[in-house]
Amino acid sequence: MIRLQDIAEMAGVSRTTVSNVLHGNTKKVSQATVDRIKKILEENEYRPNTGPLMSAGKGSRIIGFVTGYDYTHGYPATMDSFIGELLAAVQNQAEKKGYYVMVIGGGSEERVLEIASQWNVDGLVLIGYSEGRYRRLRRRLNKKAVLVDTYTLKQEYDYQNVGIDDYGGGFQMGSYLLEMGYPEALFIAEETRVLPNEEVHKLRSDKAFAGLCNEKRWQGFKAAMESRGGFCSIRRFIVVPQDAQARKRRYEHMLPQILEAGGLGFGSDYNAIEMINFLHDRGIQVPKQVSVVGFDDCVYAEYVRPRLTTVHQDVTAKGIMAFERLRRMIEGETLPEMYVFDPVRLTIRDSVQRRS
Amino acid sequence: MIRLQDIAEMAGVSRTTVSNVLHGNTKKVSQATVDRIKKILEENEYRPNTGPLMSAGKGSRIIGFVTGYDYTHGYPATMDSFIGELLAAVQNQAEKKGYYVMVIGGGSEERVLEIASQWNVDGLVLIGYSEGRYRRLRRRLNKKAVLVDTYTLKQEYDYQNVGIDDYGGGFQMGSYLLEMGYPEALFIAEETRVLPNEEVHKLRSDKAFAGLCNEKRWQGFKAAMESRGGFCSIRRFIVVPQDAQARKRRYEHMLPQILEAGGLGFGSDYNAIEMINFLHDRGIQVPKQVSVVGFDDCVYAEYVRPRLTTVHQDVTAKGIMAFERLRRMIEGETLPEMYVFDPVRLTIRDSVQRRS
DNA sequence: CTGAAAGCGCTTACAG
DNA sequence: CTGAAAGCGCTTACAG
Repeated sequence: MIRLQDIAEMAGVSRTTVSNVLHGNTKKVSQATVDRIKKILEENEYRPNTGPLMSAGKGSRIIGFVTGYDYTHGYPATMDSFIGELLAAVQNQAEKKGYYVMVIGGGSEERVLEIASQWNVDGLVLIGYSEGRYRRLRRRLNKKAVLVDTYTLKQEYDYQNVGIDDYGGGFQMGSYLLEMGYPEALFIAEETRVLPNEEVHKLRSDKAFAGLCNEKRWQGFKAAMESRGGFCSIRRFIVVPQDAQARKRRYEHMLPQILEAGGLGFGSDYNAIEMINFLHDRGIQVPKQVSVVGFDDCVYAEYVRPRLTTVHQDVTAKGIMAFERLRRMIEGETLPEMYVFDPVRLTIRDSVQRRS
Repeated sequence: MIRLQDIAEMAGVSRTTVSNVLHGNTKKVSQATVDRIKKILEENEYRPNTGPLMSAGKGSRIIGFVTGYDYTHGYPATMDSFIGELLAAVQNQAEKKGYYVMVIGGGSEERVLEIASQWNVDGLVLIGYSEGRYRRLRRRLNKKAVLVDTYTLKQEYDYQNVGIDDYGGGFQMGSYLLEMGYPEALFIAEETRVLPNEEVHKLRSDKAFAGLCNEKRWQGFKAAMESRGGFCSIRRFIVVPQDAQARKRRYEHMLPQILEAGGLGFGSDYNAIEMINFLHDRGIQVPKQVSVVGFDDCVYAEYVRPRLTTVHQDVTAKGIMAFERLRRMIEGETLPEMYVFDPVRLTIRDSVQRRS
């Protein structure tokens, strides 16, 4: 490891001077010295250690990338293509702006606290945290943070969040199904496990809770369905269990209902694709007998047959947005809005067919 | 930020003493003091800053996770479920052992050098680096490293690598296709872009190069095909272009050949699934008319219809192995073997049918 | 134009 | 049993 000291000795100057040219405080140094030192710096590929900088009271330039869930659909969260793409976007952008990304398994709050303070991270990107969880973390850790896909029960956000237009997405989905001849289409979403002390419990004690995002998607869906008059009952919002086996049994059970509705909107591509396969395995044809619309436009939406019609979200854009907001906060800006969202648009492929 | 100093003042002792109880050097401290200090430590959720540790000549406990390719199949590399799962495994294991993971976009060698020295990382996990590229990096950076899926042209490895049994996987694939009645099956793999100065160029100047891993998979495939006598010509090793459009044209062009062979082995699930869809879109039935075997067993292999028969590799196991080897090196062990591999097994699903 | 010195928050060998 | 002091590799306000 080559030190500032070493460079100074080679150049026959003090550490101060080397440090000065390193940081471009070059007005107080003669051009000759600057050139000489720069050359030596280059030749030795000198790179300042970051440890001392942190000691010397500079920021760490580390961004913690925290995944709120360890597992999604039974796989490690980082394996999910959504998280992967988000991480890629954040990491890329961070690299451009001279920040570093440390991955933090967000399963345990303790761990987040530990890493965040030990490394004195400049800020946190928190993925898929619930509002309650964030507030709890917040109480114990005073760091800049931007959340991705956190939803609030209140009218207004009082923390930074990057999300998508869930309502709009649901609306587009609903409109399209309606237009294609499915005024009785169902909206299906997977149940979300909620921490015992989440406020969310109040919301729907009557029925399994599918998460705030799906709640909004459903609202949009419902509004679209009612846009030509008529009423879209809450009974058309189907919440299916988290366990894959149980979910399958549920699908089995509601098969007649599915066939009658003829059109299905989903809270995620994952479940939509699963349904396509479920139907396929029973000899039911999509989209001939049942039309299906997904949500997210994951990598595999184009890969399934029939190719999935789905509400597209731009994950990379979200990642960049999240990082940029965080960076600006770190660098001292005060951001006016608390909530920004990435627009959303229906991508039409082959999984919906006009009802004859 | 609460400092060691602060704790010391609260306890009315010196920093030394606090540091000592922090590190369990407790034999020289009275039990009473220990208890008192511990209590204060707890109450204030004190966590030592890591910056000074690095200064004080301790390791950083940072592991750099470097992806050799920025994009795979046209998507950001971290989005690839393989990379994602690997990262999850490494990160998880690192967390258990008290290490931290920093993500480094491996596109530029410069960047790797920069981060590795600035942060004084303890070691590097390098994913999908070519041998030449690794050696070049190695020349400029003296860090412990474990590679994942790097292949060598030499007989022996002289660097740490964690891989899979490509030959064995190819062999299992070939045996199965042979057994199911496809003695003329083809092996199809995607071309690999090779850096201009890779030695690999010597290997196959005659024909596009599909990567060393596929070379080994093909060798296994070929050996299996020849296991009952007969000869498996190199012409059955089909290297298809990297560009998706060009690849499609190629498939189009070789359709008669495909139908005649009736059985296809692939270098990756990605291409296998692509082929299934390609055939599906032309009304050709898999596995009735063409049988397909993939390689890797990615998340979506179970998701396609027909479900993909493929050679399974345990990515999580690989990640853990890679991290553990690195950790042992960091902690001073000398590892006897240079190469370890994760075994591999054929997972039979629905994409192959016995030839009638 | 250049450098000596103090400071960042930690550890550790050593003295009492 | 406890603490004063030197050291890690950097930055920066200040003196010359």
